Amino acid sequence: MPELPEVEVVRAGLEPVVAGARVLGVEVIEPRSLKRHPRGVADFEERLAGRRIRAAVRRGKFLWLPLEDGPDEAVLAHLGMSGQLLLRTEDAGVDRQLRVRLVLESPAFGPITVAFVDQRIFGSLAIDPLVPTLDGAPGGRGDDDALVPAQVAHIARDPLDPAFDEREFVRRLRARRTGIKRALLDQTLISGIGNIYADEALWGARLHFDAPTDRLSRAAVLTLLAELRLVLERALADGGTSFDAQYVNVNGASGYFGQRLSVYGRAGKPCPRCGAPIVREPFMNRSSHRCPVCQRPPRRRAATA
DNA sequence: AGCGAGCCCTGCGCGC
DNA sequence: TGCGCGCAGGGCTCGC
Repeated sequence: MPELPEVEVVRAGLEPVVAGARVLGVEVIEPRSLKRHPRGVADFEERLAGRRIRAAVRRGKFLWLPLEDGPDEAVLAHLGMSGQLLLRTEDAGVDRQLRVRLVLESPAFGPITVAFVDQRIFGSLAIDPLVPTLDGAPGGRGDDDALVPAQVAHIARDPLDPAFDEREFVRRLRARRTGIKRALLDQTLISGIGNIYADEALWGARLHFDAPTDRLSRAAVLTLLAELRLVLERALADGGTSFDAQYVNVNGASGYFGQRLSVYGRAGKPCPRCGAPIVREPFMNRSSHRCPVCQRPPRRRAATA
């Protein structure tokens, strides 16, 4: 479900509450929600109890809470398709799909619970060791330390990260021999982008999802990058995209960017630019949405002789 | 290197 | 009203 803007909304909501908070208790209701923590439920609970949380950090769609009072490690969270992190005061009703609960004592907010709620259980929590970043820059947004969880080390920086290396991105993208949308969804090349924002940015840049990466000009890649940043920033300013109660911020509130989408989920409706009906097409076991006029299919590559 | 398929899951809305 | 089907914001692994 959540892509960069939605995860950032969650990070920003957690930050003031969890920074400096002490973990008083941990309850794992659904062990499958720890699939990123291979050492098991008991290890997760013991490792966390009594620790102090320093910050809330995000890179791409990954979120983590660095821990003090012990080894360099962090609570790692990936929300998958349907995960939520919700702040709950006291036990005001148990959330329906509550999987894991962290009970905290927050310096700013007093006793508070972070509830990991996840319908499909594609998301996961873990305690993961922190390792140095390769470029020496901060691991992600929300912390100055040049550390990332080991499971995030292979994830590229996202386009809103000040340390995102534009030249290197352009070079690596153009060295690929694949379709542009496939490349945008590859979190080891650029992170934070999922099905919604890939479709939106490609529409903004007038590119077809199958446009070959090795035939894009540098200028075209920079235009696409600008569109990506624009759509991610706008969505973030709107509190993210919600189609239903599945994506919400830490207080359970929906975002409003869904009302501003140009192509995603708008099959049959007019392209905001030219009025042609948006089409939905199967793509990688999912769907792609595009304007058939503004985003023409690429010319087929000439057969190599 | 890149790609398709399959896997991990639950629940909603739709058509019959 | 009930049932089956298709669909959903992701990521990882495997075999070709």
